[in-house]
Order: sequence, then C-alpha cells, then structure tokens
Amino acid sequence: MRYKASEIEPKWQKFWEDKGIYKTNLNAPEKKLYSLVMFIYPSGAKLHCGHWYNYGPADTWARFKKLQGYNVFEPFGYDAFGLPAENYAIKTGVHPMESTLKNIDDIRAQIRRIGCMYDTNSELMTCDPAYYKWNQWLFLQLYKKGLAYRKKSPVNWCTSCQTVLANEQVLSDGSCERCGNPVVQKNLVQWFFKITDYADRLLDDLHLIDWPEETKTKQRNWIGKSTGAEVVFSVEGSDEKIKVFTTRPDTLFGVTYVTLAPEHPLVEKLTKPEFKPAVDKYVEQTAYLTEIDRQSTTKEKTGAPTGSFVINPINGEKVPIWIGDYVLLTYGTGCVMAVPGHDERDFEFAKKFDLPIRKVILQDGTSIDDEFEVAFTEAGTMVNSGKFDGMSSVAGKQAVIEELERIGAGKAKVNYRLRDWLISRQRYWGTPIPVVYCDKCGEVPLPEEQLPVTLPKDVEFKLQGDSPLKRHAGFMNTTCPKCGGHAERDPDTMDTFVDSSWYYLRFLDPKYEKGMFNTALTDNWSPVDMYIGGREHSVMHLLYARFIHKFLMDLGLVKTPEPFMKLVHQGTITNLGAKMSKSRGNVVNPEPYIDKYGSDVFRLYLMFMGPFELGGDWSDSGITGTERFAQKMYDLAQSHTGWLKNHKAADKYDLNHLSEPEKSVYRYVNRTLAKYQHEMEHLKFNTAIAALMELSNELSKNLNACRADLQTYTLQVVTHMIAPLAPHLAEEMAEILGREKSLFEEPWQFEPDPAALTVDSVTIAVQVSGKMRGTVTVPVDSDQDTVMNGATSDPKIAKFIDGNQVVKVIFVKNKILNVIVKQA
RNA sequence: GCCGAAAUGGCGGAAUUGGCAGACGCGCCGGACUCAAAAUCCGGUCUGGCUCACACCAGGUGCCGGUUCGACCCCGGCUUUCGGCACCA
Repeated sequence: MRYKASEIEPKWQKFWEDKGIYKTNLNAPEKKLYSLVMFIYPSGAKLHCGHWYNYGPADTWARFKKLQGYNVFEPFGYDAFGLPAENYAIKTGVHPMESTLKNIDDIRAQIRRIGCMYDTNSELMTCDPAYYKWNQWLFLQLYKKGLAYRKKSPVNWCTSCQTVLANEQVLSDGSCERCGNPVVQKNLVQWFFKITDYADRLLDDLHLIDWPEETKTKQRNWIGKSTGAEVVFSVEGSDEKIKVFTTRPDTLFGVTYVTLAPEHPLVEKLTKPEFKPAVDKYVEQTAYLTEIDRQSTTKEKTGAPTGSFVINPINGEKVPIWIGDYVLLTYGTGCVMAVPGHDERDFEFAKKFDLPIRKVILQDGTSIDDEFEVAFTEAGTMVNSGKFDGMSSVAGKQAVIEELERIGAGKAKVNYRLRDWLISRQRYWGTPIPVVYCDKCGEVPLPEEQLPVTLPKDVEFKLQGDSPLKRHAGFMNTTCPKCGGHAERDPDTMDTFVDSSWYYLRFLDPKYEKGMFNTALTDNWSPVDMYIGGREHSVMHLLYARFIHKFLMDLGLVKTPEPFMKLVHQGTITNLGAKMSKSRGNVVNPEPYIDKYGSDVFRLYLMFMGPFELGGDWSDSGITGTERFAQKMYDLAQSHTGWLKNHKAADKYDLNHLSEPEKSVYRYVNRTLAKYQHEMEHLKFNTAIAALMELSNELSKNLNACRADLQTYTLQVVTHMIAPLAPHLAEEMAEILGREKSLFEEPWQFEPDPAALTVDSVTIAVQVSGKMRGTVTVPVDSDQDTVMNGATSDPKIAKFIDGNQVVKVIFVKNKILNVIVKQA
C-alpha cells in the first residue's frame, strides 16, 4: 500500500497536540536540555526552504535527545519588529501590526506542518508590548550603569527623499534604491550601548563555550583587540592636542605627517584659511563614500593638507597635519601618526603626495642606505631613532612607551576594533526608547512604573521626511517625570537586535509580568544547551546576546556568563547562487513538496542532501530517493502488522545460536545502531540516513530468512532510529507493528550490543612503494609477518615485489602494509 | 578591499580525520514483471588504454608547488563561489 502522507501526517500532528506530548515539564530540570533555533522574522514571503533546513534537522536532533531520555525544551517565536513591515506599510498602507500578525498566523500554520515538537505554551512575539516593555526596562538598567549614552553618529541620508536609509536601501553605487539620488552621511545624535566595556570578557569567555572555531575567530577579529600606545602630539601655535593610537610606538621617529579622519571635529579648527576651500571640498566628497569603500586597500589614496603642524613629542620635530579618508573616525582616536616607511597605507599616501619617507626600522641583512620599494612592516633593528638606535624593534615598543610616559606625552594603550552598539533607529516599527527631553531638565529617563511606552497605532506612513513617530504629536508631547513641565519623547526606536539579545530567557515564561523573565525557571533552564542558526549571525546577533547576557549576570538576573553553550550553524540553502530572501525574489516555497511527498520525506531529503553545516544551491533532484526509502520502511511495517504482540523480541541475541542470515542481520542492525548514534549526536544526518539505507538494503536480502522474533527485534530498532528523522512515519510504523503509545512518550536505549560489533577478520590494504596493489584478509590484530605472508602469497601483489630488493616495510596494524622496493 | 568558509563522477555527496577515493542516493544504460503504463525488483555506471570478455595497466579529489613510505586530508602560493562587514534580520 502507498504511504499516504496527506492522511497520516495530520493524524499524528493532532495526536501529539491532543496528548500534549511536546509540553515540557519545566519543573523537572534534572536532565534538562534547552534546544533552540533562532526565531523567525515573519516576512510576507513566509517559510522558505532555508527555514525548513534550519528547523527540520534541529527538531530531529532534539527528538533524538528526547528519545535518549532528556527533558527537552524546544520553543519557537517571532522576531516581529523590523524594517520590511514598515516598508510594506509605506507601499500599501497596511499597518505593520496588521501585516505582521497576518504573517505570523500564516507561518504558524506552516510550522505546524513540519511537525516539530515546539512547546506552544512558550510562543512569543517581540512586537507585543508585554515583551518590548522589558527592552525598555533593560535600556533603563543600562542607562543607570552608564552603559547607555548618546553621541553623534552618521546615518545614510537621501537628500531627495529627506529620509534615513538602511544600508540595505543604499545601492552599491551609493544611490538611494527608491529614487536613485545620491546618499550622503549625515550626523545625528543617537543612543549607544557601551559594549566596548565588555570587550575583554567577550573575548576571554569564548573559551567557555562549545562553538565552531570559525565563529569564535570571527568574533575575535570583530572585537579586534590590539595593544600599543597612545601618543599625544601638540598642535604648533595652539593649545590643541592630537591623540593617536598606534600599535607601533617603536616607529615613532619615522613619523613624517599626521592624518585626521575628514569628519574629525578638529579639522574645522585646524584648517588654515588658505587651505579651507580644498579641505571643505574634500570633506564633502568623503560624505558620499561608504565605510567599505574607504577601507579598500586598492582604492587610490586621497587627502588634503590642513596647513597646520604638530610637534612629534619624541624628537620635537614639526610635521604637517593632513586629512585622508583612509582614516576612520570610528576606529581608535580618528587620527593616525603616519610612518610611511613602515606602514603600507601611509607609504602609498606619502608616495601620492610626495611626503618624506624615513627608515627607522632596519630589516635584518639590509643596509640603512637601501631605498624603500615597499613599506617594511615587520620587526627589525631601530635606526634614526636617537638613543634607541640599535635596539630591537620588539623591545623598542616598550622602551618608547616608557619614554612617552616619562615625558608625559603618551602611555601604553589597548585599542579595540569593536565599536559601541548604535541602537537608535529613525523608524516606527520597533521598541520606543524610554527617555524624554524636558525643556528644563534635559535628558530624563522614564521611571520604571511608566513602562511600557507603547507605540501609537494611528500613525501615517509616508515615503518622505520624518519618521511616523516624530510626526505624531500625541506621542511626542508628554510631561517631564521630574518637573511635570513639557517634554518631548525620543522619536527613535531600538535596533531589533535588542529584542533578540534576551528572548531565549523569556521563552521559559513568556507571559511573566513581574520581571523581564521568570528567574525561578531561567535559573534552572538557562543557559541554552544547543543553539542552531545561520552563519550570517556569527558576529552581530551572537555578540550582542553575549553582551546582554553578561550584563544581566552583573545585575544578578542570570547565573552563568554565557547564553549559548553549544552552537551549530546550518548551511545556507541558496537558490540561483544567492541566499533566499524576499527582496532578492528567489525564495523556494516548500509547500508544493509537502503536498506531493509529505513533510517527513521533505525533511528527510533536506537532511540527506548533504552535511547539515554545509548547505548548497537548491535542487529537488533526488527527493525521489528519500520518498522510496520512506515507502520501503512503510512496506516493511505493513508486512509485519501486529508482530510486536505476536512475536515478542528479546533484548539481545547470542550470535552462537543464530543462523548465517540471522547473524548477518543482527550484526548489521547493531553496526548501524553504533554508526547512527554517533552521526546523530554530531548532527550528521546525511550519513545517518545513508546508514539506514544500507541497512534497508541488507534487510531486503536477509530479513525474511530470520526467525520471527528477530524480525520483530529488527523492526523495533529500525522504527526507533527513524523516529527522530521522520516522526510521523515512525509513529505510523510503530502503530502498525502493534505499539499502543507514542514513540516519544518514553525513552529508548540506542546502545548497540557490543558482542555483535566484534569482528574476527579484517581486510588490509597492501601497497608496494606507495601504490595500491591489493588487499589481504587476516585475523584481527595480526602482526606484520602474518600480513606479509598473506601479501606475498597473493600473486597479484607478489609480482610487484618478486625480484626486487625490499628496502623498507611500513606496517600499521589492521590498516595498511606498505612494502618499499628498489627496482632490481 | 577586509574577516570567515567552500571546491571530490553527469548531479547531491561519502571517506573511521594521513592509510583500498567515489559509500548512500539521484540520473542514465540494460534486464525482469505488465496487454500497456505506474509502482517494484535485478544488474551496470570515474576517465583513458588494451581486450570478444574476464583480467590487466595508467591517470584521477579547482590550479601550481612542497612535506611524507603514503595526501581529498598537512604546509606555501593562486583561482572561483558563498556568508559577514556594524541601519536586512
């Protein structure tokens, strides 16, 4: 009979729901396992194959753990704030709340068809005031500790639309995606979270967590800790000082100019009148460039002199001040001391503008008079450096720092590439910032009792001008909680990464009202044991969540330093070579596949396609393979209807009492079990399924030749191995076999019978002079002589040895014999 | 540009992590069953040479080089593709 997924799958989904099989008992934290997938952004494109590729296999792993006896908590929720809903509102007039709730309803129905064990009690959505209230509360706690502050920072500004654009809305040529006009960088006062205060802890604690090394590396590089010195240069004829950060204080004598970022506040003050027109023009040009363009190492260097000079504190030398767009205001102090002899970027800049290049570090084995072809950026011996001459540049770093400290012109300094987290967004669909600006008292954080500040519903979405909140007088005008006078609210909302920085804690009790989350539960259930999501979140989301978790630990709200103990990235399923997204218009809808093959076959196919962590370009060729496999398994159950009752299986069998086909089947089942267990543990679903397919091939050969109760034994094991991979199918099989309970109602032992795994002979590869010449089958653990005898008595191998002189023999027990010969 | 990955038959991929390259599946070819089709089952399928055939020989894991008795795996240098680069989430 055909396996009818369209009938069987809804039947089990209803059964699971009715019996509440996936409701986690949160009051039993012994053997707890918190398994989490990154929650979904509910866009209008709904679930695509990429989502399935995340949720299906992740659920398979969680089910495997549940069968192993863990008390698994697997929640699901909605990352419901964000830009696309607001863009949709501008385009269609449909309110973001309306479109978002509609999308969530649609997605919820789709999610149900995957058949995951999501605990529906835990569902949450971040656009609910009961959720975002606690973003505001979190903001206030950060504010109290001095970790939320305001400063000026640039935004993308479309001069034509008169509106702020997201990076995504700026095309690669620097124009607005809506109107095609140029986009400029405009400074606005915005809120920041001081993540840089946590930089060292974020770096050091990486060793506490079981994360992919590639991800830890990305985070380390993102934080970008570097040690060096801060050097203070005084501006000639002025009280102004210019501070620079350098990792190479040993090259200080080689400074021939100083460069400021064009948008540096000192540029205005330091530019001499006769240089002003050129400088202003250059500053304006720079506003059109993105940061990525500016950091390009192949772009030709540009810049302009200011006409001012600074004094190098180490030698009293007077050097010019330039501005250049390769210097970024956001890194270090926004100024660099330029040492063209020993820095590639400074070298190029100096060549372009004919500035002097001085050698102060001598490369070993070269002469001090050799001309520079390129900058020498490695360690060497200090020269042209006054009293430091002859010192190694490595020791020189410390020596120069000590000298700077002595003369009060600098100090040792650690610098990070990591910048503070800008959380202000000039948009409507997000969490309002709980601060008002009073005519008298200035910046005033709201008292906690006034939370939440809710989003007004009656706003107008327009393409041009200010954000909807700023135009909403009823929202903007309020009273100061301090003096009772007139005050204005902050018109901005928070970055949605704030929402996703703590949602995993809220899942345990999403309706909790007495605090951000229910610590009675989170104390036992946090941290998350397994977190599964895409590599695109390697840095930002995962770094922000770690930061907020650490801050919550400092508040005493969580007890562990890290939120996610183990992390796995599923691969990206691309289509036509790019990540699936609505904006790219290349999403692949899974529904037709579910309709045709059923959810289990589709899930099996996604897992069988390749390694979970790899992903790849979408193709449905091959899904028939998993369909056939599912049908075979179903047929197998059908041909054994009721056997669980009629032919009871033993727990294990003694090989000595089995016939040859029985031995073969028993060994195969147990070997598969061992392999399966290992592969499932490590989320290698593709090879776990391949092992089951191999077993299926063996069974079609030998199962019918086995005694009845051994057949039952086999089917019982097979059904349990299928259960996490194709849960509906396995439940149906178990029912046909005569089982009365759900497979997921009680744990099951995946341990193979060790006696069935032992082998008495092994096939060893034989090479002659490194080339494969044949194999010999010998008793396990045979010594070199035995294998050698076997090899030389095989004429196919012997013909390559005979007549030649054996020079050397390499032998690895149970693996290989390599006979090195010299041609006679 | 910078940071992080990936590359193996016609296709998706496997290889106990330095020890028989191509498991498993798709596709394709041939056969069985059938009035026919679907479904199912059996056999074959890296490339080239040589053979009626079996056998045998040679080459082969993106490209160039290296280490090693032995390299898909380790090292150096490239190429191409993908993810991220702080306002997509």
